[in-house]
Amino acid sequence: MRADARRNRDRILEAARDAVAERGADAPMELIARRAGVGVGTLYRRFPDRGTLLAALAEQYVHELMDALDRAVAAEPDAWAAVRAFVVYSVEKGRGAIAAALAGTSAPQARQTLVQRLDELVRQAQADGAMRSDVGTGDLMELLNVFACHPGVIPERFLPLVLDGLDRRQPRRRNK
Amino acid sequence: MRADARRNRDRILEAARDAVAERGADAPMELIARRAGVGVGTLYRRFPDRGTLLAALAEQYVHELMDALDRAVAAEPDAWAAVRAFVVYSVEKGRGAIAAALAGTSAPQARQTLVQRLDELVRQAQADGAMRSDVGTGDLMELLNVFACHPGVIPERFLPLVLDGLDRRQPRRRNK
DNA sequence: CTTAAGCGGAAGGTTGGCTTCCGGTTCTAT
DNA sequence: ATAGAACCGGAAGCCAACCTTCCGCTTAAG
Repeated sequence: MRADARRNRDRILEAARDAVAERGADAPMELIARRAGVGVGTLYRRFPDRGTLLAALAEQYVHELMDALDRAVAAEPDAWAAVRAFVVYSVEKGRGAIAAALAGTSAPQARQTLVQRLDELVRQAQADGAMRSDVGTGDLMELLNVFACHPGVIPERFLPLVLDGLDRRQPRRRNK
Repeated sequence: MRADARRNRDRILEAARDAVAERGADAPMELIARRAGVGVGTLYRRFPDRGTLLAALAEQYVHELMDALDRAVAAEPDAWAAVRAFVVYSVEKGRGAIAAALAGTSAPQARQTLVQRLDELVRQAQADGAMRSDVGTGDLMELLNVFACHPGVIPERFLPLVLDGLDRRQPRRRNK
């Protein structure tokens, strides 16, 4: 693969990430190309169809999250603290609707590994009594998607709130 | 206004609500018409353009929320309980992306009244020490939008969690 | 029974995005 | 340095989806 070709490939992926973040999974191919500083032709040569492009994006995204998880675990001795750190990072990193847009397409095996590892951590945090136990790993992933879909005010205002909601203490029935 | 005309108008509004909920603010006019069991012509005669239709929808929606608020206040003596009840109702009622889709279009004065009344309630709940005070009414409305955008698993799983997060006790810094 | 209000949906027009294709350009191996 | 394979850009053609208008037929209502 020629050097310029590789460079373009990377640029395209980056541009696609931004575009998908802002405009959803069906962001115009031409927009992606222009942002990458590349012609549509180039885009199509590298990724024959939108599906291929999205799949590449998904794989990259999952890998990034995986790295983030590793880092969080390394940095935080406490399981619950690691979960928090991972969620915070993911929300900041997961620009726009990427996660949601890719939820279906997402590379199955990589994603599964990610979920599996996160699950261990969550169970640990719950076993420690630090995290409420009526919310599972699947819920957590879902939560990340929601945040990813609402960039801007939502994450900054509500992330702490939700994290507090996830914290310790069993849920108590309040009404009735 | 002829009886059949009125009936059709109502049906259209209902169909539009569903369609917008599922497909967003730019749901095809023809889809709306067909669901209402009506020809496109009828739809256009009643609502000359999409904007008019959306405005009508928004107004109706805001009125519903206002009623809900009144009911919540009447039923619950405690301010914080009323806020909770209102939020729960809104999330259940606010099908799909209606709220978000209409956020911009929304009838200004009615919306303002709604926000104003909710604000009183929120302040009361906060003054009672029952609701955390670093989240305002605006945030609450935003929250409703987010929930409205993610029908299905999100509301049911996360609403209690978020409500717990809103509850009492000042936020405490946890990390660092 | 009359008639004005109302109705349906085909048709025409517009927009916006997808893909292909090919003449020109740039790497890179020798 | 240079040949030639790989690569590039973007104009052009195609298509699908949607909007909106229009008019002959239907029906409520007095």
